[in-house]
Amino acid sequence: MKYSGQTRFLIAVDCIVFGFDGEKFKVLLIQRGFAPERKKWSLMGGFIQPEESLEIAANRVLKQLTGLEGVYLEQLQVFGDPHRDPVERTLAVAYFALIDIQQYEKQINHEYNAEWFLLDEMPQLIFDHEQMVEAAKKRLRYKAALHPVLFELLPEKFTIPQLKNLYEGLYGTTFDKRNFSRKVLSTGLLVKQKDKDKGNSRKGAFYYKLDKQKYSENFQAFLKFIPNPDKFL
Amino acid sequence: MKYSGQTRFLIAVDCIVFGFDGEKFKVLLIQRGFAPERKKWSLMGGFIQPEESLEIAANRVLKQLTGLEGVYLEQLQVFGDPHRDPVERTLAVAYFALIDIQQYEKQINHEYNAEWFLLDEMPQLIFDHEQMVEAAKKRLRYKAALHPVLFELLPEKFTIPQLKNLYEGLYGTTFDKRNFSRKVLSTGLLVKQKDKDKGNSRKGAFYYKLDKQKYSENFQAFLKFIPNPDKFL
DNA sequence: GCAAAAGTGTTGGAAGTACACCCATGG
DNA sequence: CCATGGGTGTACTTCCAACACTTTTGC
Repeated sequence: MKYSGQTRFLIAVDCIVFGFDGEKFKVLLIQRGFAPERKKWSLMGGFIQPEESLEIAANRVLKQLTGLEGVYLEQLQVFGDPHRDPVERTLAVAYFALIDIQQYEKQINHEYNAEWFLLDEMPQLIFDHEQMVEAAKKRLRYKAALHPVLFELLPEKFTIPQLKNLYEGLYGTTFDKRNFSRKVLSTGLLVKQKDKDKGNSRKGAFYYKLDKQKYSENFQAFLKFIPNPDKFL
Repeated sequence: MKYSGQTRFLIAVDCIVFGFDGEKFKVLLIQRGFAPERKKWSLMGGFIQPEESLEIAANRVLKQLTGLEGVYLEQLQVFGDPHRDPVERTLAVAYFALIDIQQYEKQINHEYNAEWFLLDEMPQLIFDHEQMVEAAKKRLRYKAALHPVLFELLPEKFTIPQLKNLYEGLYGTTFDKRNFSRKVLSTGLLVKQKDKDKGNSRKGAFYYKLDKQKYSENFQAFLKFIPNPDKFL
């Protein structure tokens, strides 16, 4: 039995994949291999299959692009403008992902011509993909102001100055290192390690690891990492 | 030209319509007029049409149900489980709406057997509609803890005790009236009127109106209406 | 004159911000 | 020994939460 007299549509899943290189935010893009817009840059996407849920489709697409599984993935919104894809009406469910750019480098699937772009130096994208990136950026800024989600972008061991860089990159500003450090440590989410990262200074900065337990317990909590979050949204 | 070899799907828009009767939260439901699940209660929904964007579809559905236009409407999320509709795979884009229940009463479209239910006394709903209501409730709690969105549920003139009731209803708790009143007045969003509502007390409570200008300017701002929001999410 | 809800003020504690100095190290 | 980034402590202010009494008026 079917519903009669109704139109059916293609559904795509498109993923905005964010990374952080220690300095700046990046987005992973691919060069589209098929018409239309062949050779233009695009988000990673794919059509959903008959027996596939959205989450599964998004994870599949992400795995194809990055080789990674179990990364942070969140539904952003649906883009449904009737003419967003000139070929045929397609609704796109946008997801955004946060991945550790270093792990990615080991696992990359070379079948795709994927490339990292600095978030503020992106090429033109196909269709409404730039809008999607814009929306994802906004959502991430919002979310990160309240929840410790940015840890998803860091490697297992990281330093406080790195973490500070990350937040500063996202909000395009600088934070006071004393207050910043006090604030993140006061969450109790970080476990100090014995070794240091000597890459960026003579003295070296202590590594920290995330307390995974507390992280998942406190993920929903409002943490106010950012002073005056209003300014940035 | 079309994309070949891909499956197409039905897309529905489903609306969770919230109202507040002065005491409790309510949801607007309809009795489904066609099979399957005829006579069971359901959210208001409809299939999207070939040339219709999602926002337009959601507004159309909402207008059919309530007769109202220009009400607060926000995309919630997509529900895409392959078997959520037993008849045929259908993806549902859920929207939630906040309406002034009093205005609604004047404009109701009687073509539909729509009925208000107390949020915590809902009948069984079809498909995954209960999940949708659950998600909408959660989203609303989250949003209202930070942004002045609940005013959308009130009539043009309202009193502070009413507003307090509204927040208490949503979070299932009570707030200190002195702190509550100070907090909402300090936003500068309210304009005191000369007349009082004598319905609930001998003394009467002053009416307030929303300063629409400031409301739209400050909508994105973090207002922290709720003490310890963590507890409620 | 009393019951019932509305309205208002103060105070102590916590959290947040601004700000300046010492530390460790490699060259 | 000095330049560079890492790390820490304090005083001030602001915000928040807790709490109790007075006001109005219909009966």
